[in-house]
Amino acid sequence: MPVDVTAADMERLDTLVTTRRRIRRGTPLYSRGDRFTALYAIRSGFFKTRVTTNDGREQVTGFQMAGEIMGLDGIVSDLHTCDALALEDAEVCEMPYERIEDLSREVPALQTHVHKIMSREIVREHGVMLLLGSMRAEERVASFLLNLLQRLHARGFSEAELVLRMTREEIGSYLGLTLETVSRTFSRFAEERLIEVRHRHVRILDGKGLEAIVASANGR
Amino acid sequence: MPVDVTAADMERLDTLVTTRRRIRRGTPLYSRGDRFTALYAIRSGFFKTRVTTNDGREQVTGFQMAGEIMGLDGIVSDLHTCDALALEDAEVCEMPYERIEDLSREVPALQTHVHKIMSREIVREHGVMLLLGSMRAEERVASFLLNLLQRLHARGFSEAELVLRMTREEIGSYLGLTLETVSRTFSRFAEERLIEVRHRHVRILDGKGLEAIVASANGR
DNA sequence: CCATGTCCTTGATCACGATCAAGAAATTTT
DNA sequence: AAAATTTCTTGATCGTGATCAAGGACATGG
Repeated sequence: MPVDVTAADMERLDTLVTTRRRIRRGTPLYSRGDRFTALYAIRSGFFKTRVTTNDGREQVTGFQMAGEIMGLDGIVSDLHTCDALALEDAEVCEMPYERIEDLSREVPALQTHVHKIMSREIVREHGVMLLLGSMRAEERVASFLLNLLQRLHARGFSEAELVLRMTREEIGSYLGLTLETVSRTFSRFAEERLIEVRHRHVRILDGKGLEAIVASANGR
Repeated sequence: MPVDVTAADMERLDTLVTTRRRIRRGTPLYSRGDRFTALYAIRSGFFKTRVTTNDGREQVTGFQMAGEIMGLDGIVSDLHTCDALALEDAEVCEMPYERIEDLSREVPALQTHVHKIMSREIVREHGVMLLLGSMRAEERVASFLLNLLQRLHARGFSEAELVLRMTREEIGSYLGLTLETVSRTFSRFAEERLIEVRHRHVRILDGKGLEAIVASANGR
């Protein structure tokens, strides 16, 4: 949260979170069509968000972990436009949107913070568009692993090891690939001694090598 | 702009726009790395935004027309992370970001408005991710045409005719396709009497037909 | 008006990743 | 602990869209 806030501000910010909610693995935090009332900060656990269409298409739009904010999609129309599903048992802080708006007016640091969170999400999605629009399968998978790694590292986890919380199919949906291609790409990386894969446990043997794959720029 | 504002508020909102800028075709409104200072409302003209990487990759992230807001990508880091280029001579209203923040605190309707604009952009990008991640070439092109058409129609233009302001290559970059595939898809649609294409002039003969292609859900 | 350069179209071929298929390994349920 | 289900891996084949290539249509400027 913001840094340049007074003690009085801090006291106010404490009133932002009204409820903590526990979300069981496999269940939704919110779903498309739900009335939008609050933003959610993840305390623990791991989520995916996805958009779905009436004709059955589905696209995973992101994976979220502790400290990240969910629900921004609902602001524009007062309805959620995507689903947020817990990939493991999770806990979130519910922050009523009305209260966020009210407090933002009184605490400029919060106002700026909220704007930055939304802007960050827009920039993140630009990155995903770049990935989906111009990278080949190997580059997408390497990019995905490095991104997860970097975010986990920022949270104090190992830089060289991670446990995937999602299936190959969910990774594939996110990356615009089939689950088979994701699996094969993992296997190829393992053959090349870039990583070790055992189911959902991934160990990074050659991070530089993965970065080199992303930067290869053999894109279309 | 918002509706539930008093006359006094309106007066304040008038001070939001400090400058009007004319942008020549082919020149940038802002570029990656530029210091972020303002948001821009398009008065007239047509823009593309794109992200670029050091290794030469490029991805068009959107096409913007009159009434739409540009620059949101810069809020998070005080630097712009993408380029905005005029595809035809254009005019924009410059709205200093500081002033937006100040006024938002005093005029709740503006605060809500700004949040909705950012949320709308996030939702729009979800749609693009769905397109890039799960649609085949025909579906992408049909979806692109229908989206442009709908936005132009909302601005009082014909529902059945449009002039493309961008090249096949720019369309391709946006849709994650090569320019050849875009061209061939246009030709195929023309053969099937869904559209007529003469260079950048497109006439819609069968809008329902295009919608049927998008809804076909033969996605991967 | 012609020359130059950009943009677009169309054809031929190729390759990447999808699809279909089957079996193995985990995980969950009973 | 065994059974059932889900998830993952690997192989074989296919198809869409990329790539390479060449010619034609416009637009722009001298």
